Amino acid sequence: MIQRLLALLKEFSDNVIRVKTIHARIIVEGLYTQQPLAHRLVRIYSDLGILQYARHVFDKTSHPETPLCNAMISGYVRNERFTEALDLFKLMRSRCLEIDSYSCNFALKACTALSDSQTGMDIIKFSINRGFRNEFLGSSIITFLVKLGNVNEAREVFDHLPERDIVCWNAMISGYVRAGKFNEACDLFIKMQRCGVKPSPVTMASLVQLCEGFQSLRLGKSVHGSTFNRQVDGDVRVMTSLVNMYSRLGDIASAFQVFNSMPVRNLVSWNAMISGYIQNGFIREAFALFQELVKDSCRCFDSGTIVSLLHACALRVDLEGGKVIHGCMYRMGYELSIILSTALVDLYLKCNALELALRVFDRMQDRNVITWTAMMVGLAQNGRAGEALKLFRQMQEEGVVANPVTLVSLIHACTHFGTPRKGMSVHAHILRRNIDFSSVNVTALIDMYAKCGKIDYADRVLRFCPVQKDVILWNSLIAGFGMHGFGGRALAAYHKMIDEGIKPEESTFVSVLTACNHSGLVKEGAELFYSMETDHNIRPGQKLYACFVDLLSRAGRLGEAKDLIQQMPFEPDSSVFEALLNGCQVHKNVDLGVRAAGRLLQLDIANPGIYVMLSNIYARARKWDQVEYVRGLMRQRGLMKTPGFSLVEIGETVHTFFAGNNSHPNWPEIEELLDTLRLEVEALGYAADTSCVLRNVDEPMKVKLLWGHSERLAIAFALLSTPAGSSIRITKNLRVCIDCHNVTKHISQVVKREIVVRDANRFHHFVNGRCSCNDYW
DNA sequence: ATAGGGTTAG
Repeated sequence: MIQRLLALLKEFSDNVIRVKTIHARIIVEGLYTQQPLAHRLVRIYSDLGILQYARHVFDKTSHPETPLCNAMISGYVRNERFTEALDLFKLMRSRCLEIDSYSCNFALKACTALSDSQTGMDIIKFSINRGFRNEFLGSSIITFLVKLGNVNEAREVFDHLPERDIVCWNAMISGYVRAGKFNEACDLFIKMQRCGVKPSPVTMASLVQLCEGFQSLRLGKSVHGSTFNRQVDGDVRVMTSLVNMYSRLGDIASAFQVFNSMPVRNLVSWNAMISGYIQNGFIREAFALFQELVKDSCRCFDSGTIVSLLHACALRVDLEGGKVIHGCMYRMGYELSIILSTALVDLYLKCNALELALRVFDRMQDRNVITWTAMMVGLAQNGRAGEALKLFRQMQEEGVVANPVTLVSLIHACTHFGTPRKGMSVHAHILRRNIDFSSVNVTALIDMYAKCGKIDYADRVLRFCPVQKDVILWNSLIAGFGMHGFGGRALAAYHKMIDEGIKPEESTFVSVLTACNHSGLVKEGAELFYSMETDHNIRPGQKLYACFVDLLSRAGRLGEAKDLIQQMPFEPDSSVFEALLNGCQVHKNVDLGVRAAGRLLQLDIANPGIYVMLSNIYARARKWDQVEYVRGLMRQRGLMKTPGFSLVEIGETVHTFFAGNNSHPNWPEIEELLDTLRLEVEALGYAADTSCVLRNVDEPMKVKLLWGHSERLAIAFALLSTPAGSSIRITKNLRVCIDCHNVTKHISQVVKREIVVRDANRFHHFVNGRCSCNDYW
């Protein structure tokens, strides 16, 4: 009877309905106590992906023995249900069932997938104690250690293995490749051949990855060539790694060519091609390929497919698509996978669905550094940097160790505070923990200090960090100087960089030119612009032309700017015309301004900024009916001007002020203080410059409007709420007007305080009635 | 009664 049922199961193992019928007979006959039958069923159901049935059979068996438990564990692992696999393994131990090397092997695989180092190390110790030393476990241990980042320990294990077959060699070689130790990988490959072990297809796959590691398309192509005349030709694994190599090195056409010529494809190859498309920006092609994949119902998709699709939705900021995939994940039980839930959290964050992201994050049972980092970045980008830092503390309490990406993200989050205090504590953390300063870390620090108003700290970080200085690092310092109105120091830094033999990039010139711009260094900027092509062989692109047009037109050289645009070797984009339009606004050139605005509106009709600048130009020329006409157009097209506001942080709360808004609870005091200040600065010789009030009202009204600007309200409130002598920091979303700049300068003298105003463009730094940037406008 | 190497997250 049992033999007959077993034979039937074997024969119909891929037919769900027949299997269920046989299953029903087993129940009726009460044969679950016969473990070979239960074992077969568990195996079949998990191969079919119906894990709840497999588990049902398992639970109905009164005293499951080791083979049955092993089948169940391997079923879980093969279906990527790693947590459940480990739970079962723990159950075996607590019931004192015999644990063999097979159980250990699968449990270890689960630990590798979950990055569960503690359980994994326990299992390794356990299996050494029991004397399990076969090459199966050996290669799994190597893979596990590599995944945790302990390549050297893995090598130790490798060297002490009593038997080493080709799989062990492969595990070790690919381990070196994954750890970025490419030379070691090469050495080991040579040693393997010396030992008389012939490379297998998987060895070739690792070699292909090695070429990717060396970033060498040429090398990759020659390895590709060498796969034709071996027995590895057409191997799925080799060809899949070729697809990966080509798409990561940017040669998507070759990647597709390989994919297309594959005699056999599996899910991994489909996933590789889909994610290759996504990484190269071909999102539509990726989704088309996915549709082709699921069209054929026997080829279902797996977690790898879902990761790529989540990534694609994140790139497209496609919240609805993401929710559909989330539903799929839920049904397939994939929510338990760290990788998938992390990708999901990331997706929700990129779509600004903070609450959804937090809900997934809170529900996760296992979270690793990447999960925590993704969550912190998301919070910071949504303006909740304080919570991001709290999360950092919580992460450390849970014993998760920060990595370089975490630190960079954290430093980046601190730039959102506008004050360097929190950023300094992260800096201190790096110093305390003796973490290596990578140039990426240092760049983030420089950027943070510059954006938090401490340009001198940024300078000092660069000077005293023993780190290889690259272009990006210099760029951030140059940009920092520019932001603070120190055009001269930006230029000096640029020349120092050239002296140190670093090749500038286009972005370097953007930073230097912007710095010249903020300080009115027209001659120096022009020299640099023209030296780009002659001295450094860099052709200026859109961005640079925009910078240079900005520099010329802000200096009033509108004719030159116009000529430059006409001589451009390619069609100018909107940023170039925007720069010109802005110059026309400052220098009251109505004709050119109207023409620039016309070109801009052809390119982007829904940009409110263009309408605002155009109406400002008309207002400066006192053409009030035209002003009304432009404003009417805006209303008609449903466009809104971005309202200007200023922020000031007092203690833990941020106070927001809008122009002319008197709804703040402390309004009476603010108004009174502003009146006193006005008298005092006027005594120092300040006279209102009403040219920036672009409204058709009389002079006293213009002055009244100026004194209602949001930055003045914020400054007055800050003066009232902070101790005498302390410095004041204001952040404004738009640009500060010339009169506010001047009045703040005088205020800094009257109240004897340092005042730092950060606007959309740069920092205004006032102390003792002086400004650090020679008042260039 | 049975296994290991190639892909996918910040």
